[in-house]
Amino acid sequence: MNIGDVAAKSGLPAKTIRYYEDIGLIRPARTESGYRTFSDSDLHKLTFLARARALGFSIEDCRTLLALYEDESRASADVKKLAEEHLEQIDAKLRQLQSMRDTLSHLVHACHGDDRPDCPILSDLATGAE
Amino acid sequence: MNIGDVAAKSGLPAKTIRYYEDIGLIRPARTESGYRTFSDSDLHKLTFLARARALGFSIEDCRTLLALYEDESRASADVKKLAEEHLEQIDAKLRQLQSMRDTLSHLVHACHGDDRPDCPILSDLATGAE
DNA sequence: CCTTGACCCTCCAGTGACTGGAAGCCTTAT
DNA sequence: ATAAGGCTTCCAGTCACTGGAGGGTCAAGG
Repeated sequence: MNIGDVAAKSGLPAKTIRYYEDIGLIRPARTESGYRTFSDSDLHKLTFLARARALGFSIEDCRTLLALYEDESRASADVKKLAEEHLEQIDAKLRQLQSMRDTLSHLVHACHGDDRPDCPILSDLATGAE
Repeated sequence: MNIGDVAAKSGLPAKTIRYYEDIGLIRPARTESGYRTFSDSDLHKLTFLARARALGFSIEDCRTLLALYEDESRASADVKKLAEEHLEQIDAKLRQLQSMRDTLSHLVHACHGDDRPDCPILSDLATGAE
């Protein structure tokens, strides 16, 4: 398969697939003329990567996950540990976003939003008052 | 005030303050020897920026907010509109994160996490099955 | 007056994970 | 034979900083 085919099948842009090769996540073969040639195994890895990225794993996490995926004798505890750490990061981010949302939502509701200049959003940003 | 003083007072790193000057958010004066000199008004703007950034507004949003802040004849509706758009972005991000969290949490619970290689997390990443 | 140490300056490079675009080969169909 | 579309590499840009090198400035103590 050429890069366009695996791009369509994995859902990843061709540019991203080239980038993944650059940073050593995959190693597709090449034709004599230099075209990349992807095996089924390459496609599997790309699909794996697309899913892991969609779950928010970093590229370095993905590298580790891919290595564990390829290691027939891995311990599932290793994978679980990585996933749990990532879950904690997601939870932290969720808490932070939620707190931002609460503050902003409060400000938006306090602002009458007409053509007068008086605006609680700006005065809060300026003074830090609640 | 020198940059260290406003850094301490605004909570922003000096590097970040220099960067904000670079991109034209603030225009501190200079001494003859080249040191930046910050007025109270500069400090207010930096504090404003720090708060807006903490609420997740992008730099370009901050530029607009700062312009509105300085415009005595602004309409509060303009500010509210920007804040509402940003709130929607936050909500979208929250939904996406929550969905990631749900999937990952499900996978983590399904994995026994021992020293055997069998791992639902990896097999889900590989196949996309629920 | 000199030194020391804390502070300040600019400039360059790197982060993460791509994305866009230019310039030019390769393949396939007409 | 040619045209279209796909492929290649390489360079630059994104966002919002951050780190570090190499050097100037300032205030205090000896």
